[in-house]
Amino acid sequence: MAFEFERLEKDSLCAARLGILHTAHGTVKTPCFMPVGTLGTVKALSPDDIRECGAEIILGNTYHLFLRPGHELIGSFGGLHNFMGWNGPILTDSGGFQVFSLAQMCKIEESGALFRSHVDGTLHSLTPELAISIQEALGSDIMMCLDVCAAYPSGEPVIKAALERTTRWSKRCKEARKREELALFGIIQGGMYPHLRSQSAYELLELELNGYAIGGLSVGEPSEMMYELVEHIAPLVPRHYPLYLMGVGTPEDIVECVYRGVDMFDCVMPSRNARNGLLFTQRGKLVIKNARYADDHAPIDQECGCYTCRHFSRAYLRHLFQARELLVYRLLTIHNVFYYQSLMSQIRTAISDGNFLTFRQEFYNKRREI
RNA sequence: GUGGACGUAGCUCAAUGGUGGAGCGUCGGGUUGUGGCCCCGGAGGCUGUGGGUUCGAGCCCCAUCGUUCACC
Repeated sequence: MAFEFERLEKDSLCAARLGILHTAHGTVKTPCFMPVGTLGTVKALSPDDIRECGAEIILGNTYHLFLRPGHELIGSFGGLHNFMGWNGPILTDSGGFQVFSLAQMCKIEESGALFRSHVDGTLHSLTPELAISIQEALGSDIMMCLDVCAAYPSGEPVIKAALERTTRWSKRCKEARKREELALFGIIQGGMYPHLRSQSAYELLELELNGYAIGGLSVGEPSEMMYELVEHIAPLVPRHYPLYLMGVGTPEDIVECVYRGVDMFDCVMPSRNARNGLLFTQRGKLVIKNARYADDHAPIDQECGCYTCRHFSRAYLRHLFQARELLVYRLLTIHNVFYYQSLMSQIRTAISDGNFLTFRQEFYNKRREI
């Protein structure tokens, strides 16, 4: 089945909207949040856990899976879905950001990115063609074009060169693509310069890809700057394309960017913060390792319906965390991923009911009640 | 019983006779296209006890208590 983005409703007072992604492995209601499963696992969760948290699609990483265990191996298992036992949709990051952020040595040339593996130091060259070849071997439902992510802050010439190379690489990705049933998204670059973001969007739109992402944000810039850029970029992308904001973000970021027209998000925040003892609740953050919870009989969040909140006290979870018991990583991750999915569900309901602005206001009011 | 070694932060240990520190733990903060990692900060000490020498003692001397090893 070919990829399709079905548009449903749009809020009349802002850019927030509802949709459905149709992929080779099922459908995804948007706005959606994709838990990050870098190495073929959302850390600490089984596929059943992920599903029970409400997630419909997860993210995998080209860069990481290429280095370990290798895309040929995963391909021999029939792709990442079979390999990891997840039969829902998967989106894979292209590796551009990881090369930029993780690799010990990275040299970007026109042919591709030359880098040293952070695992064993071996030298690799990631070209646009290889990025597609890897993602097709993984059988990703939504593949991302290899992009060039410049550091923040960077000057205009550097950003312009990065976005123009991203355009050329995206063209090569499209030409290298063999499996048409797998969607291919382009990544809009351009740093913090609105006119360069416009240039990037126009160039990539000419390629008529299946969807578009905003890359190069949440790299250290202030939130307000990110919101302004999203507000600038979203209207540039015709609304029959799904719009994906990469690597974002906090619950506040998500509400603000849905408000500005974003359909898809991914972020390590719910899963990584869970492993570091930071939990999300409707009333704000809760640090389970704090001594104040040592004798607390209440669940993490009274209003949460996740498995963890239905069965365990803060005191027990804190004890497990202090003792570094393995179970705690699963229980806390379940809570945070459930929280994010619950947030997305509430957002969709609000848009469907035509009162997203009211929802947004209540979202902030609840946080002030603490 | 005799001889030796050692007593310093909650734990393991540093510190030429000259302002007592570190790691871990603990407490608090951070984490945005993932290394369960990591980073930042705080609290915590009459240096076993009592004397002595010295301008000055965690350090040198004596006694005492405790731990530990070796030998009767």
